[in-house]
Amino acid sequence: MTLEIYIFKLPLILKLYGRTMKNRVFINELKPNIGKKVTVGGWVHNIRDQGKLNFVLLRDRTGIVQIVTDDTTVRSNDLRNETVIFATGTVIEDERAENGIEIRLEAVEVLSRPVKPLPILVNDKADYQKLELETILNNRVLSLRNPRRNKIFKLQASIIDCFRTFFREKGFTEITTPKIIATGTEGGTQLFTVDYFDKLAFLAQSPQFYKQMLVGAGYERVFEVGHVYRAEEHNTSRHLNEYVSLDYEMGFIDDENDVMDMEEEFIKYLFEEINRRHGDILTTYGQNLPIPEKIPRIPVKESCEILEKEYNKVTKGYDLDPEGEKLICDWAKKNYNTELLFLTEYPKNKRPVYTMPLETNPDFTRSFDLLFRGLEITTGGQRIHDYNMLVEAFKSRRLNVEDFNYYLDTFAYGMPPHGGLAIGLERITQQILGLSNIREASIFPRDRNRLTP
RNA sequence: GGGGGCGUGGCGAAGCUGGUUAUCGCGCCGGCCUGUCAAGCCGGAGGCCGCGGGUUCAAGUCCCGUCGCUCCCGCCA
Repeated sequence: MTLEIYIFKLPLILKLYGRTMKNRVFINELKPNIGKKVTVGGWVHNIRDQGKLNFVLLRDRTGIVQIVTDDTTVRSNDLRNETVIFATGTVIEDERAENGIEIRLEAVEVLSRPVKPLPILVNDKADYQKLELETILNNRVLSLRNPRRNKIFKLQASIIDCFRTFFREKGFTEITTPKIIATGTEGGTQLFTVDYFDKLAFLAQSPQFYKQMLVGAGYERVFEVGHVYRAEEHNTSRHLNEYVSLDYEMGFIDDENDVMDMEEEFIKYLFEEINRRHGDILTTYGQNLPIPEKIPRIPVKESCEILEKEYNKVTKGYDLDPEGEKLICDWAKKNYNTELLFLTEYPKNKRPVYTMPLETNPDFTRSFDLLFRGLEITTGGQRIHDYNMLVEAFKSRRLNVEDFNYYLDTFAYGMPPHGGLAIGLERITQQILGLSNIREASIFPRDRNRLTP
C-alpha cells in the first residue's frame, strides 16, 4: 500500500517522451497490452474523487477506460470533465475496474481544456437524464460526445457502407447527380428556390430524372447516396427539409417485383450486417433486428379492405394515412410475423407522372412503398420507358413537355424497361433504433426552423 | 396550411382550487474520504418563473396577445 502511494507521487516530473500518434493506443486495444506502459488519448469522461485516490474515466472513439491516479495529479493538472489529455501509464488487470482493466497513471499531458462551463452532461449520467430534443440539437457537438448518442451515426455510416457495398457487387454504378436543377422533377412537393446567377433554379427533391437518364446512358444499373431537399412546411417527428436519399434504378426488369426483390435482398444483407457490426448499439437502444424471411407484398386496395375488416378503419382514396400504416404493420406482424411490408399497386393519382400503370387497370400503378415498423421508408416502382406513353403522361398532368425535353429525350432513343426506389436514410436509422424523432437520426438536421448548427 | 401540448437557475422536472424568503434531482464551486463505478458526506453560488399587457389587496399560478419549442393531420422518404 505504501509503495503504491509512493509510485503515485513520483510521476508528475516524468516527461511524455517519444509520444506520437503512432504509439497512441486505443482504449479497445488495451487487453493485449496488460502489464505494458501505454499512452492513451481522449476526453476526461468523469472523475471520481476518492480523496487521495482518484479515478479518471477517459473516453476515446473506441471506448472508455478507468485511469487510477492521485489527488495531486488531478489538481495540479486541473483535470475536469471534457479536458483533452494524453495519459501514460501501465495497463493493469484488476477486477475492481469496470472492464477488468485499468491504467495506473504515470504521466499526463493536457492538450486542451474547456473554457466555458458545459451546458449539458456528456458522461454516463446523461443516459439517466432526459434532454429535450432542442437542447440536444442546440449543443450538437457535445451531445454527440455521449457514447450512446454517438453510436447512432456509427450505425448510420454502416447503413451507407452496406448500401454501397451491396449495390456495387450487384453491378450498379455509383453516380452523383446535380442538386441544383432547372425544373421540378415530380411536381407536387414544394421546392427550394436558388438564385442561380440570372436564372431561377431549384434544389432537387430527388435524383429521379438523372437516375433514369443514366440507366439510359448505358449504365443499366445505378445508385446514389445523396441529399434531397423538400420545402414543405411540415413539422413532424418523421420529416426533414434536407435528408439523405439512398436511391437505385435498374434496367431490363420484368416488372416492379424485380425492384422489390432487390430491396428485399438488400434489407436482409443490411440487417445481418447491422446485427454483426452493431449488436451493442441495438442492445443499448433496446432493439432487436430480426432478419426478414420474405417480405409480404400486398396491394394497397387489399390493405384498405383489411383495415376496414380487422380494425374498422375506413380509408379513402386507397392511400393509407400514418395511422393506417401503423395498423397494417400491426396486422402484418400478427399474420406474417414481419416488421416489413410492401404495399403495392398504388392508385395512379397518388403517384408521380413517370410511374408505370397496370395494364389490367390503368387507374393503378406498378408502384410500391416499403413500411418498416409502421413507417414508410421506401417509395419505388416501375417507370414508363415508352417515349410516347411518357409524353402523354406529362401532357395529361398539364406539364410543359418542352421544359422536360432534357429528360424525355432519354426515352426517344431506346430505353429498357426499368424501375427503382429511394430509401430514406434517416428514417431507416430512426426505425432500426426506435428513435422517437427523426431529427435524432440526422447529424445536423434541417427543419422548418432550424438552420444551425 | 389546420389542430393539440409546453416554456420555472446550466440540464431535467415539482409548484393542487392565486397568498410569506419559488422546491427537488443532476451539474457547477469549495471542503472531507485510498477502490469508486449514476460514488458518498458537508458547505456554497446561481432564477425578477419566455416576453408584453390585463384582472386582483396579491400572479409562476387566472385572462389576452406575442415569440419560441414540441406533437398530430395534410404531404412525403
